[in-house]
Amino acid sequence: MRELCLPLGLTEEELQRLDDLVSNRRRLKRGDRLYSFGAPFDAIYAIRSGFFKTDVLLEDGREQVTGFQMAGELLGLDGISSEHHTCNAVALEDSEICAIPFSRLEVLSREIHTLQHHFHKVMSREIVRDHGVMMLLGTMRAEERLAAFLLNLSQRFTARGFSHADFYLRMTREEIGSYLGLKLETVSRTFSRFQEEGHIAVQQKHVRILDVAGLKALMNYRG
Amino acid sequence: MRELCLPLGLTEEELQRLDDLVSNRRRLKRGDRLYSFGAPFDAIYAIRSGFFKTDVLLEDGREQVTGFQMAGELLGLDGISSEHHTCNAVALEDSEICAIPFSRLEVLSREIHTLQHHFHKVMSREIVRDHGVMMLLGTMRAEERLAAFLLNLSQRFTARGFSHADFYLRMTREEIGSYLGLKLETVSRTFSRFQEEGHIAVQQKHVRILDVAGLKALMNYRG
DNA sequence: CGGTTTCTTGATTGGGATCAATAGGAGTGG
DNA sequence: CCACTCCTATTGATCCCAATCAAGAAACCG
Repeated sequence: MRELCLPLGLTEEELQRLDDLVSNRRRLKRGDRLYSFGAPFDAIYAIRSGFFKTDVLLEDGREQVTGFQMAGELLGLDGISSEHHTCNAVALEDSEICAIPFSRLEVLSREIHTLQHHFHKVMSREIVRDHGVMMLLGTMRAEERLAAFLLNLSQRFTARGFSHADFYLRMTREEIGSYLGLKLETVSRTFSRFQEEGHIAVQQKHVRILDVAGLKALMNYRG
Repeated sequence: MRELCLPLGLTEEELQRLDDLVSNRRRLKRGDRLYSFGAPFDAIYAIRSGFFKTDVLLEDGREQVTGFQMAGELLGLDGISSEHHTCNAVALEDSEICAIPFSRLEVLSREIHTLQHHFHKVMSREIVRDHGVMMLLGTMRAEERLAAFLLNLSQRFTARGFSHADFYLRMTREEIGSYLGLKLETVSRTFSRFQEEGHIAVQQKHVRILDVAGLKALMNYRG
């Protein structure tokens, strides 16, 4: 966890102060909301374990999933700008988080330079990630989107010590579709096509990646 | 400019130090790049005047415009995460910017709390904006996308003291299309349709908004 | 001016949406 | 443990919006 979400090179005393900062834990069950659109913002959240989605709703009910987050990642950065959350964060499995009071984080990051810089990097990384999603939504075809999605998940599971090639999806086809700008039927069909072509083996939420190179090849060429 | 991009409630001395921070100016001509993908990051940029686009390129040449920026807005936040820029920033008209050395910004924001908080808000606002673009790309139809685009531009021009209803586009149909996930022909056709329906008057890059309510109504209903 | 870029409009195509039906699992309570 | 229900996933048939292909027209610029 530390390697993923904390800056390196801190003194013992600094680590202690950070530990105090993130001492406020909370458990959530599948389906629970960590926060909702419009709720007052006062903390960001580090995921200790579990899996989340964030989404935005249009007045007419359309949903856009803006991201899936797993252990070691942060939630709630959207709330800083207006002091209110601008999306919903929902646990997709039983999860545990640390609440990090934002005002205390700002105080501490004035005193620990590496923490300040690390936090800036995390926010910037989120912006870069969002640009990647825009690219995906704006220019890619259904196959490319789903391939990119699977490879991204695979890479993040790997970074957490799980298998890169064998995992369970925590989200439904509809949620994947919402994230990728596709309908659930298209997601399902594309999974089936990938399976027919030997790129993956998929049974409901269980996915095995059989041909990483093949998925990567799907991503950059039209046809 | 100050109202748009600086925190309020600073002392004279603090304002002076900020002025020093942003003293490094630079002029760009239409078509010039402020920075390119892969370039080392060492500063963020405040736009004093002019108009920019940022974009990301795929290996096969596909372009995704990730945003259009105007006076008072910041460029370069993407570069913090990896110390290298992850997109291109191109002037769409002759422009002037201030370079803000990032390490100096971090130093100063440790000392001026309101600057620190303001900077965090600006980064967060960028994340929220990106979520809006995802919603647009993931769930909206062509008409809705273009209506949202025009209303957003209108609102930002208004905030800068320009007419909300009469302005010149700085970008081509192709760039609008790239931003909105549409082809240039679709952008052109949709402009024409809006004109036929009396929502706008458009002649090349000159746009007049005739019916704000009509455009807003287009955004939330299917059909 | 002449050349080039940008924009508009028409005809046709195609990828993903929609509509529809069924099957598979998971969770619940008896 | 099984029966029931509900949610989720798969697959087929058809439709439609935006992409593509194509041809001019308009505007910009050196």
